[in-house]
Parts: sequence; structure tokens; C-alpha cells
Amino acid sequence: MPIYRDIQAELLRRISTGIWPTGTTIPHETALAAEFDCTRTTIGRALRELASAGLIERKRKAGTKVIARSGRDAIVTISPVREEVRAAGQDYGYALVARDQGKAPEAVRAAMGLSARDTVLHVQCLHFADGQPHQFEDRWINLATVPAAKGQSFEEISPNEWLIREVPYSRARHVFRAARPAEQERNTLRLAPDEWVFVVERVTWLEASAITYARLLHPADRFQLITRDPEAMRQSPPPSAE
Amino acid sequence: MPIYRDIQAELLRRISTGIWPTGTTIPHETALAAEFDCTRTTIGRALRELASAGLIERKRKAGTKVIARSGRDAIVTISPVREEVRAAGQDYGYALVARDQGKAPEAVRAAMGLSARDTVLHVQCLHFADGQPHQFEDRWINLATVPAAKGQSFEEISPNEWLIREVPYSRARHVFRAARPAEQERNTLRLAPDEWVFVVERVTWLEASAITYARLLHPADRFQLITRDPEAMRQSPPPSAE
DNA sequence: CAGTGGTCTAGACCACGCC
DNA sequence: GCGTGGTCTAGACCACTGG
Repeated sequence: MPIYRDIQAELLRRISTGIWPTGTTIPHETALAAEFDCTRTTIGRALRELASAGLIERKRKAGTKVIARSGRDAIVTISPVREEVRAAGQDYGYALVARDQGKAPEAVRAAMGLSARDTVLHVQCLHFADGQPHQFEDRWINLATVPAAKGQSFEEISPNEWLIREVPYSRARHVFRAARPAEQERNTLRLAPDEWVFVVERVTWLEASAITYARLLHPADRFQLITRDPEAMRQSPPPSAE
Repeated sequence: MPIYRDIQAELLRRISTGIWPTGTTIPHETALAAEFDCTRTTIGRALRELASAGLIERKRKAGTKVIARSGRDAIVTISPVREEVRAAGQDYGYALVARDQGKAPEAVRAAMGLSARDTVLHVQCLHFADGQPHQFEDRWINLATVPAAKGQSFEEISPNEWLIREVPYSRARHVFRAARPAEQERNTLRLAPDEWVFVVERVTWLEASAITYARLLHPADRFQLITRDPEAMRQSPPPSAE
């Protein structure tokens, strides 16, 4: 175990056991370096990660303080549908529902920050798990950013997977909510009469230009999102909740 | 701007523009240090953050490769209800519904990893936004870990806020899903006849011992969770999606 | 303006894991 | 084995900001 990890663990212990309660100004880097018998660089590394994890706040001259974590961060990993289904030990299936090029509706333009004259590709498709509809993907792709999408039929590969391959990096924003399904959605997903859908909305950007906006609808009766703690320091893994 | 940020930006550019497509092995730290005329330490810092952001993968001897970001991480910040309501510009209200000490039901014991003889405190309460029910909090507190909870009536302060104050730092696991409300929940939250609830489930631990298990129920018609990107490198802030 | 964190260097040794 | 990343040192200068 690297030294800076040991130091992190010890500092974390002092915070979590109340030795350094919220608001405490902890010793300077120099003092800590002396205590742990290492260089200030190493202390700095340990503290930097604690700071980015939101446990402490560092200000020049003012020093380092333990801050109140009023909000809790949770990390949701949103895997491609295929992997998600496979990971659950189910068979994956895919079907294209519709593909259409043109103008985006106002709501989509707003979400993607497009002007009225931008053209987009609208793709609707369905992902199956063991033959059951698992996710309805309703997606708009900005053709200005990803012109290559024009040449893709999306009959064999889902826009989801194709985009992952095509666009190496992007920034994303997600919204999670539950909603009443529209008629088409209810039928396509074969929902129970009173069943709602769990919606994951996602907008991604490449640098400053929008790539795609997607609404991913799941039968709410058999879907949930599980999060993990913001990692950074993994010392005592949380006991498996099963 | 620090040098390592400049380097990150340049490397990011090479990745996002396809100069280094997915799968590329990029130059060694030593080579990059020569190119950018700095030390290997500085290159290492730049690369370390790109790696933790999931853009590259580093292996000794094998080198550093650009990887496909199949899964996208999103960070959800779950604020205390009071703050959440206040942030929305609404009036916050609180009411205790029930408080009861005893054994936990099997499902709760399993989630918290408790044995059959552990005693827990069961608290139900309601949070209001502008007089409307906003969240129904159904919570179990492990009295072995937080004995001080026995002395709290929770008539004035919600368990949520009290625990944040009481337990300095802890680890959490969340589950998000949508569910049909039980009869009591439907009435308490004054839901529309067909309305579902958006459920946030949370288990928190202090080190290895469970602190609390909570089910936070929201009227699905007026609730959503918004995520932000895993930070690390903030260069071009995402265009505001409004 | 003085103390604190932020960054960087030049070098070193080590540990992992392909070949 | 041996090349690569992982960590650490000892020191330096700088930038911010609170007193």
C-alpha cells in the first residue's frame, strides 16, 4: 500500500471518528509531513484526493478544513444496454423501430442547444432481455457534429453502441424520473395497464457541440439503478448488502 | 493555467479529434515529457487524472491506451430534503408520522446486514414543499451503531438531518426506482389515483457497521434527479441545457 | 505581507507484467 | 529480463488570500 494511501486512511479515520469534527482546521501540510515523516509532496497528494472527494476544503493561507458533507454523492454507472442485459445473464435482442431525418421538435432542440435550422437524425429502437422488451430508445443525433450517422441504417447496431464507437469522448448530462408512458410506448414495451416507465434522459456533447439526446424508457416494474460510493479511497469495502 | 492542465487539454484534443483513436497506445511518459519539455512527474499527473476520468488505461510495461468509454458515469448529488426544497424556492415543512423501537423486518435486516436480535428505531415522517407532501421518509436506525438516537423524539428535526449532524462521515449505497405506492403511502403523499412514487433507497455505513436504511418516496409526477458529469477536468463547461 | 496551499523539478527506486 | 508506470524525495518558487 502506498504511503499516501496509509495517510489518507489515517486522516479519514480522524474525521469519521470525530477526532476532527466538521469545521476543524487540520494541521498544515508541513506539520503533517513531520508527523508522518514524509515530504510535503506526499501529504499534498493524500489531501488532494480527500479534497476532490469533498471531505475537506483547502484554501491558501486559511488552511485545510473538514467540511460538512450535507449532500451525498452517488455515482451511477450507465452501461450500454447490451452489457447491462448480458451482465444480468439474459439474452440480448435488438430491433429498429423507426429512422427519420429532419428537424427536431422544440423540446429536443432546447435540450441540445440547437437552432431551428439544424437537421437531426431521429432513431427509435427497442432492446430486449430474454425476449422481453427492456428498453425503448428514443434518440436524436446532431448531424452537424456526427455527419457519419447519415450513412448508418441502425438496423443491425443500436445508435447507442454505434455512438460509443464513433465518438471517443464526450460530456454528458442525465436526468432520472418516472413517467406515464405514451400510448406507443406502452404498447411497444408491453407494459402492464397501470405501469409507469423509468426514464433516463441523456444529452452528450463533444467539446461544445451537442452530439445526441436520448430518452431511454424502461418498464418500471423491472428496472432500478444502483449506485456506488464515490471511490477515490477504497479502504473497507462496504459489506455486501445481500 | 498549470502546465499539467495544458497538457491534459492537448491530449484530450488528440483523443477527441481522432488523432489518437480508441485503442491507440500513446507515447510513454518519457516521450511526452520530452515533447512538452517538462518532467515525467508532471506528465504523470496529467495522465493520472485522465485515467481516473476513464479516458485512458494505464498498465505497466504495456503502456497507456485510449479506451472506449463504454459505461458513462454520472454523479447524483442527493441533498437533504430541506435544502432541496429551499433550493427550489419553496417553503419547507416537516411532520413526524410515527416512531417505534423494536426488531426490523427481514428485508430491512438483510439490507443493513443485521442479525435477528439487533434492535432498531423505526421512524416515519413527511417533508413538505409549499405545503404539499414532497417526500415520505421511512427509516430504520441501527441502535447499536447510533445509540444516541434513542433519546431523540424526531418531532422537531428529521432523522435525515439529525444523522448528518451526528455521524460525521459515512459510506452510502443508493438504489433508484419507481414503484406502486402502498395504500398508506398513497394517502400520506396525497398522490393522484394512478400515480407512482420515485423511490430513493439508501443504506449508510460507518466503517463496517450499518447506520441506517431509508426509503425516500416522492410523488413521481413532480420529482426528478439530475446528474452532473464526473468532474476532474473542467475545461469547456457544458452549454446550459436550457 | 506573511503564511498557506499549488505546482514543478531532477532524480531515484520499486513493482508489475509482457516478452 | 527489462521496459513501463507508480511512488517518493528534497528542494524550490509561485499565487492566492486572510489578518
